[in-house]
Amino acid sequence: MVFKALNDETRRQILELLRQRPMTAGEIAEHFDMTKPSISHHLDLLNQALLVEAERQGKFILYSLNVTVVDELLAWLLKFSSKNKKDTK
Amino acid sequence: MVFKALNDETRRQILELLRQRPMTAGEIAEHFDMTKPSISHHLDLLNQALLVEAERQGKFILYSLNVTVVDELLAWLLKFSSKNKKDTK
DNA sequence: TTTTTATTTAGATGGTTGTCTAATTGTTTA
DNA sequence: TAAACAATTAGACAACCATCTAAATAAAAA
Repeated sequence: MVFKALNDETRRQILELLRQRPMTAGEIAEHFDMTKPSISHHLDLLNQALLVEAERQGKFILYSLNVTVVDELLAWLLKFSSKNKKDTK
Repeated sequence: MVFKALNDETRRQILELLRQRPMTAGEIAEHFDMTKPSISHHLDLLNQALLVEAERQGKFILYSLNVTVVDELLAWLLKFSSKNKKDTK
């Protein structure tokens, strides 16, 4: 699920945006040359992958980054990394 | 390209296999309930993403892991990680 | 309560992906 | 050189994906 979510340039850019601060769906959509339903769909996929969290605040829905899944992915990737050599002695 | 390559369970399992040692295409294919052309296709995608390298050895083609792209991906992911907080003070 | 604003959901469409079978390429062995 | 072996390439097809427009939901404002 997280790999699927990351396999799209728009979604990766959304994550970069949210790295700065939480934003509403509309605010996020302003950064892209794409309709709001499309952005909404991307946010849904990011949410399903637990990479972002959504919280309704009155009329708006505020999206923010959730780093716990990133940490899990990092742990998986470290298995393949050159920085994981146990036999460096 | 690397995200696309990682967005498939079979390809991720191939990487896990190659983590142990380099293997020939046929040897890799034996681990999966799938035709050899399909595995060949997955190896091609992994190769395009520079996650594996291919070297012909006579009748066989030996595949091995290439960790440099993994390191680049790790660096990108670290931006989002909780292990990257600069303001821990 | 009616209207406006913010966002999502539904449905359609063109493009991409994973898998298969059949054919092809490259190498070794007889 | 012909036959056998290892692997890839080509072509087809169903399933999935990103995007769009139109409609629906939810909350606030008038």
